[in-house]
Amino acid sequence: MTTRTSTGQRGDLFAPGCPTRRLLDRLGTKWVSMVVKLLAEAAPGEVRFAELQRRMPGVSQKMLSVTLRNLSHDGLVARRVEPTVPPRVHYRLTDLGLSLENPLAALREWAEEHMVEIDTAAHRAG
Amino acid sequence: MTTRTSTGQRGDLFAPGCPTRRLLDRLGTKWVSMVVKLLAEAAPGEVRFAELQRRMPGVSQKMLSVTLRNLSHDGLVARRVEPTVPPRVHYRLTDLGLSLENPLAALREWAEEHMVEIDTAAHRAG
DNA sequence: CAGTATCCCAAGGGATACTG
DNA sequence: CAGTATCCCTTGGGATACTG
Repeated sequence: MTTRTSTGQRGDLFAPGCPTRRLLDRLGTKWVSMVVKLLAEAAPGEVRFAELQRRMPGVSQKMLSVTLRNLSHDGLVARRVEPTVPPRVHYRLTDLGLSLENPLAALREWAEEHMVEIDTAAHRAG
Repeated sequence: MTTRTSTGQRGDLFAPGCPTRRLLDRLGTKWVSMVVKLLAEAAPGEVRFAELQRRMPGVSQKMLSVTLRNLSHDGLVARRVEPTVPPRVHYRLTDLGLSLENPLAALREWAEEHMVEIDTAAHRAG
């Protein structure tokens, strides 16, 4: 399993440090996949906060802010503040973020191809 | 974005039906990636409930049960009950589940290669 | 404009006990 | 053995209001 990990060392309890699980934890939060996709489409260009919000119907200011902050914190997204008043903040994927786009796109394609089958199965089961 | 969806139709509020988001919702729950990986490694063979639990340190009976039930419900996992007493229940990935293994493995590889960089970035940021 | 702060609710998930 | 049922706590995330 290659459970070499930096934070959650096996031993204390069990292994919360499986990289895949940790990655999916991050990607699994509600707005991440959408933000990453929008930024990936714009890459290597940037997208402003307001533009992201406009293109993500239903997202609150708080959650968009939190999502972007987390992604920045993880080094997947870069923030650039234009020192005007009112300020404009631009976001883009870092190289690390871009490198994630590939496997993520594969997952997206799978989802778009097969979610119908999942829905069908789920519907049959009730 | 190909927002054609069966359940969450755009119109009422916004679009909660993005396939990728829905897929990540499912994969993002705590034990899914681990179960899928174990079943994928055993494919096309089966794995018993107790064996899964033994190989997933920390999982509770409840959560393993819930996880497997959800995956069955979605048509990713098949359940086979051996009519003995006490009963033995065997799980395996369906064809649909197996087809997910590919993109998921790509994501796993990315995670194992790059989680260190994420940790580094997160650590630098505090 | 791009946030942060506060409040609050619903869902995820752990512990424990019980059953076919 | 392989579950289900109950209880309870923690987290994700929405609504609203305020600030540099």
